[in-house]
Amino acid sequence: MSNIIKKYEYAVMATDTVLFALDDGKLKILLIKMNKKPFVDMWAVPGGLVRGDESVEVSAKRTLKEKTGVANVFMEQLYTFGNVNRDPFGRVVSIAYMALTPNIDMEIKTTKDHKEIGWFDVKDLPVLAYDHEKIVKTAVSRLSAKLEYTNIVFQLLSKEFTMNELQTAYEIIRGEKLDKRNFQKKILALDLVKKLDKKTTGQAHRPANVCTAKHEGVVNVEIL
Amino acid sequence: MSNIIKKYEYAVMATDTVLFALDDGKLKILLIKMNKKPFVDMWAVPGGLVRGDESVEVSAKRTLKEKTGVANVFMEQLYTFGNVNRDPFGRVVSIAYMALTPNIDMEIKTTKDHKEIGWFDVKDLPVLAYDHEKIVKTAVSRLSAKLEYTNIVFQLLSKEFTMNELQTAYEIIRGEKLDKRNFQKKILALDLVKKLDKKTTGQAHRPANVCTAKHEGVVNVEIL
DNA sequence: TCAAAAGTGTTAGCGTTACACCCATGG
DNA sequence: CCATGGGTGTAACGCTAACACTTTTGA
Repeated sequence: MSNIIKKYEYAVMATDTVLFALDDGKLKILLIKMNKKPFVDMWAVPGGLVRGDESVEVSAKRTLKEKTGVANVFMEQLYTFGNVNRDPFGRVVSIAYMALTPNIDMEIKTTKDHKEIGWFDVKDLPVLAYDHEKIVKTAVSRLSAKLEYTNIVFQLLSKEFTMNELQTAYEIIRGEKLDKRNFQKKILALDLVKKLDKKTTGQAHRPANVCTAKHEGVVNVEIL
Repeated sequence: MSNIIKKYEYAVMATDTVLFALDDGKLKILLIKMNKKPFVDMWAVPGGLVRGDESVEVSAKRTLKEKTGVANVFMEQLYTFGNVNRDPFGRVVSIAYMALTPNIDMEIKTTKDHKEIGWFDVKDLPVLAYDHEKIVKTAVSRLSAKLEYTNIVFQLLSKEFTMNELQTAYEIIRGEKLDKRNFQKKILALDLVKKLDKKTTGQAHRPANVCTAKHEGVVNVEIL
């Protein structure tokens, strides 16, 4: 691969995807372990080169699936990283995506080139290959920002959730506790969720109302 | 160029820059006229291929300068457009930038390949080549959005300006009139401008106070 | 019966908006 | 002196933030 890239007169492109999930009160991302020098045993965000016959977005989905087994998750373009020396194998520009899943227990797989894969707390990351630390930081800060003016948070929750799960998602990402009553008032005022005729069961406390998002996709929604 | 691109197994990259300025109560962008089929006589945003030895941002600055003569303007990455068929000459992905200048009277030049160049009201654009209409729309909506949570507006004003010029910039881009007293209160509360010991002269009405931005660059600033 | 989380309203303070008159200058 | 835009304050309203007790369940 490196020979192919080096001989190009112009830059070629890759995609890298930061996949987020909530777990255990933490915001986590999915990383794979590198084998290749000079990054042996360093972790990286899954990615790969964009082929001549696929769109950038398709490429991001394909490489995420090939490297991790993950498919059918929400994805959104993040930023394009284009420094000259970001990749020691050649002149590669990376179009970074962020992806969100409600399901940290989804099946993930390793590959021949990446024998380990795992979820890492964004507040406690290992050393990352390439400029992936910068990519991850950009993704985390974009995600926080989008919490405030979109309904993107629902991409991190199951179809059905409780007000408390929703509130906890905000608390984890914003890093601060919120008031239960005020939180519920705002969410209801924004008209983003429906309360279902359904309660949680099996917990040693009062059952909670089950809710669902009113809209399928991600939309802008001043203001939380 | 098309032959070079076609033989690549992977996608190559270009940058395109939407340069904004305010003029005559309108938000305008700088366009150049194409000669090449199938875009003969269509207008386009200035851009060009990213070389193997330059960063993406440097490439955007270089191509803007080469195609229009414009240099030393504020630039910021916008979005990356990666559909397969966006360029009939080959598999080219475009990293779009937006640029802002306070000075619509700056010198601009044509080139061998682009014999015409000019400023166009974003509300009255000609037919654009490639997917440049999409790029321009993305740029306009990003600019509007950033007005609300950054001090980016100062990149469209001279170093020294009056409160009225500042307010007019907001009014043009937001497309609505604002209240003079409330506007001034907000701006002062945000502590974004200094009033200078200086007045405008030569106008057939009371002189206005001259102001300047407190910060050099673009920063986030909840909320206008 | 105990522990744990769910559900639920009111009040005070702050920020936002609406609004009108006099002033300084050039022509 | 006239036309033009510049400069300035207050009051009502709405939104936000602070705050605590009762309910329901499983163990």
